Amino acid sequence: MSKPSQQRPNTDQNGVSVIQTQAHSSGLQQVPQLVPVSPGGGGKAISPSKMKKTSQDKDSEEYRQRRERNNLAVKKSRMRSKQKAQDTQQRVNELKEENERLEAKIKLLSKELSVLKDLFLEHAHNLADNVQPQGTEASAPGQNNNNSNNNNNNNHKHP
Amino acid sequence: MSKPSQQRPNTDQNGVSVIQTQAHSSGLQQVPQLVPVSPGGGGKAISPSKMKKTSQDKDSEEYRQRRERNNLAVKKSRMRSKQKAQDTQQRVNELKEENERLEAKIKLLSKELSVLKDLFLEHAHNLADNVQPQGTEASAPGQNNNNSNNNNNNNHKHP
DNA sequence: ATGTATTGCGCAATGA
DNA sequence: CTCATTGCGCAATACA
Repeated sequence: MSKPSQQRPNTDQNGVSVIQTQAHSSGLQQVPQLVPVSPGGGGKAISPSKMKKTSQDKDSEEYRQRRERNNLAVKKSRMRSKQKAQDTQQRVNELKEENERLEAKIKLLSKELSVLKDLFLEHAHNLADNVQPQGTEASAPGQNNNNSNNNNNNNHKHP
Repeated sequence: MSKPSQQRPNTDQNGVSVIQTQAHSSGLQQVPQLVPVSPGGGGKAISPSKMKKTSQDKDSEEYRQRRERNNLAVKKSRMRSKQKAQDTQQRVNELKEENERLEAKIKLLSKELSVLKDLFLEHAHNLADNVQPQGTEASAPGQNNNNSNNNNNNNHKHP
């Protein structure tokens, strides 16, 4: 359904200073002292006065909640993605197997076909020999309807 | 007014405030100012001696270098991973196609085979009729070898 | 305008 | 020790 859309928003142009509050396994935990990058894109120094907004930004229950939700979503998404990949891989294996089977079958059928054809030819020869040892091409006795398949069979079997 | 520590609901574990400056390709050069945030975070003062280690930890050219290397490696790895997944997907498609082809071939061969068989039977019948008008059922001259295919072909041709 | 889903990216732990 | 892989969180988008 969703094909990766290639909208490549280059996050390059804007030298946005992102402050990441991350306290991993390290017991470190610090409040992000926010770096006020003006949103408008204008590189202006930030006034140290209204930091409240900023601080509220991260502290806000709202924010925290949203983050958590997103983290959850991310986790889910990734799980699915991984699963999908796995499934795909498995599909490859199945298809491979199937392919082998089909090829084997083809081989078998081909063999059968060739045998039958040979038999057929042999018969024809026998008949010709019996009826007209010297005839080059004799019509078979009775109504010999000619089933003409355009089969170019070059099977030479010499028993 | 100050919000020193943040509460972490449950799945929380971070706290490192890292200021990230995306001043790579961009001509922007914002020195990645580490935000060491007041160490006092929760009142756990760390020995100044150890802190040095910490601060050096991040500041160290060594660290930064390692990080960058790792980031590169990560990027590479992910790229490869993605590529692999893509390849796998493509393989699925190819295999699918091949499968179809094989199946078509099988169908064709089967058909041919059935035609030949019919021809054979017909011949046998004709022979029987000519040679033994009263014969009930004569065994076919050919050796019907193993045919483990359950081909149910009921072709009745009556000209 | 709001909520989830994807995606790129960095960090850290771990594997080889 | 260096590089590769993996889980995780953040933020920007893409979708609905």
